[in-house]
Amino acid sequence: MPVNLTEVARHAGVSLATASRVLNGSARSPAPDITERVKAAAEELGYVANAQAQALARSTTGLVGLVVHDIADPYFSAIAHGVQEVALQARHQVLLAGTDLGGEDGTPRSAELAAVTAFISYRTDAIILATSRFLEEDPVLAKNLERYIQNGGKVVTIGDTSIPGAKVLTVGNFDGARDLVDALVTSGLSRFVILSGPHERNTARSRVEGFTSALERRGLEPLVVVGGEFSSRGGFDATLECIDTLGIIAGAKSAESPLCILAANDVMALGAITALRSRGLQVPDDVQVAGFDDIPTLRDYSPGLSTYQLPLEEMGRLAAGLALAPESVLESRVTGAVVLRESAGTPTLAPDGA
Amino acid sequence: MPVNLTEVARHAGVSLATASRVLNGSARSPAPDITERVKAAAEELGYVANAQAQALARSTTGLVGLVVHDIADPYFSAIAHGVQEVALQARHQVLLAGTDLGGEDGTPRSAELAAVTAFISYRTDAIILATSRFLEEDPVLAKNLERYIQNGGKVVTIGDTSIPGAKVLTVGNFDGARDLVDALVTSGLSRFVILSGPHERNTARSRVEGFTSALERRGLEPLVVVGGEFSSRGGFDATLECIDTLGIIAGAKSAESPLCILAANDVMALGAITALRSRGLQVPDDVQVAGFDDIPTLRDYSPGLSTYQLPLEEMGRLAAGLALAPESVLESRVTGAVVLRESAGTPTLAPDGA
DNA sequence: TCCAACATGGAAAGCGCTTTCCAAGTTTCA
DNA sequence: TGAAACTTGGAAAGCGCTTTCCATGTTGGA
Repeated sequence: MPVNLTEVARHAGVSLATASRVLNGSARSPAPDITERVKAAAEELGYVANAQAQALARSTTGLVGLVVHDIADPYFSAIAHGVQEVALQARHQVLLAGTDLGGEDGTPRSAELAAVTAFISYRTDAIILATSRFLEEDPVLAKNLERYIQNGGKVVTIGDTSIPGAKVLTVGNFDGARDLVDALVTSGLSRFVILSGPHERNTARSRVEGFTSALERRGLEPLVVVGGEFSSRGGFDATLECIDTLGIIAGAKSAESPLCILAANDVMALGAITALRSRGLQVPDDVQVAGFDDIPTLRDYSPGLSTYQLPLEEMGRLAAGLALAPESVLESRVTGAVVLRESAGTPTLAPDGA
Repeated sequence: MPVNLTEVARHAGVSLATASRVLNGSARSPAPDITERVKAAAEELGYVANAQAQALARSTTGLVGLVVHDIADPYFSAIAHGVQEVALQARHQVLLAGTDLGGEDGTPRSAELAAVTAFISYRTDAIILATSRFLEEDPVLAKNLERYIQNGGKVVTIGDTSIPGAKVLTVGNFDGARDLVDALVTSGLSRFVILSGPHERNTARSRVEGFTSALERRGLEPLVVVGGEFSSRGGFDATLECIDTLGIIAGAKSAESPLCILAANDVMALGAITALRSRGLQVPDDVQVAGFDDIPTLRDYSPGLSTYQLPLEEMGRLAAGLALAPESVLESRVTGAVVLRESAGTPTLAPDGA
């Protein structure tokens, strides 16, 4: 129904080939007067090239697929923002899929497979996986991706997951978690609990390993480790479970150093603080809390959340950069920095502080 | 490079037509044994249909374009989440574009045009505009969209903007703002300032009009109205400007009812609170603050923000529903509800309250 | 002045599908 | 038993582009 190149060509009194050369970047460029005529015709008819047809003819689509877990989660939306930025510069469009909504059987796992399959079907030039599940556990997904790569597609995973032939944006989850705990211990904390998040997500796993590793080195170990979703609700529930297990109640002054909750990400940490509040516990006076990511949301949050700061947008940019870069570039790496705020580990606010 | 239908057909010893009928839903379905053979061949060769080619042949792409301002903004990411959900159900993929990154000349306006043009080029079955700018101001955009609609594309705008032939998800911004102010005045507040957000965004404009309209009816008017970006930073800066203009300082007890800042959206409201905090002002004791949207982020925010609650995800779902529904369905409407929390208008916490 | 060397527009062959016709084979029923 | 009415698989014509290859027309040099 829309105007096509043939009509434009006829309207301009030139051949299809010429019209194509004028309108859609080619090595050869027709004479000035012809160029002018064709452009005028296109403008007049309101011609907009059919990207599908171009994709078919050029065998490249200008599409990049991004699969996240939950676009409404600040972690993922920040990354998505970064991806968009680079995609825009590279004149690519981004196809977005979320896995939290579930696929055929309602699981994120099936959703991820469905998303990847769809992207492959649309022949996206690259696929960025920000979901960070263990791909080894999903042979079907892995096989599809491998074939996709063999056929010239590019795959970038964010996090430590690796699949053969895929590029990877390595994130210092383990080291960051370790650094964070080191800083907290140094500030005088010694009693920790861990909200470990979902076990199947390797970012969560790496962070938890970092936490425990750092504790071990100091001869400490977490009082409790509880799982839960990577969400505010997950953090909330896990925290209630935690403080009930430990029998923590408001007003009970103890001689020990305050308890510190290590959450596998900021969103959980915020849920944790809400949970503490609901029980009348003060942060950081009664219980301290630390997160991971430094999501943009924290800018307006009080008390300031101690966390490990990751350059989320930059991660999106880097991932997209890898996705659109030549074959040869295979890896990028990001690290972050410990940021101590009021919620945990800042000596000035610790009970026994100045 | 990937396996195509021809190869599958040959491998199965059938014609191209038959293979197509077996693999990609057709009215006619070949005999069971043939069906089996073709499926086996496809499976063995790892065939994945080329969606671009299908789109060309079927003249429908299974794509829906979503243009937001900033995907990292909780307002937009919540909407995007809702859109995704419905798109998934309808077996559509979503193409995402953000306008905050700017287009050719760096403005959101050019970015919006670029995004829409790209979507038209990819022949998305529908375009959802969540950006809510005044389209009347952009004749080029409007013309493109009209043509797109004429060619069978569907356009949905969220907010009050309307373009000929487009469907619209009407949001009760004006009424909501009015209700919110009514509730606040009823609770005893009478001194208001407005953070109006960006003037070119009609959601902002409608809300501000709602605020002022409600005030007028009560014979009140805002002490100050300041603009600013629809962002935390925007709210922060606007608030500082505000309190400096009014000469508000911490510790100055006044006999008047407390000042209430009406922000055009929650994100600005949060920025406002941060600004107040930075000046040592307490919310709600010294200054009160109300927002608009009830973004999910607020769940963990303290003090609870008074706001007008909009069903953001549902809005995304409705918009996508309109986008994928038959021609005949032209409009949906959502309303929200005033939610008073600690930050403003809750009598129990007002200085002169119980 | 003539031919080689180049520039330039167009015809046509795909790219990977869908879908309309056709032709041939099967049923059905009078 | 024969014709009408279905089925069913396949050939081929697109869908809207890009790009190779040709056939011209020009230009330049000797």
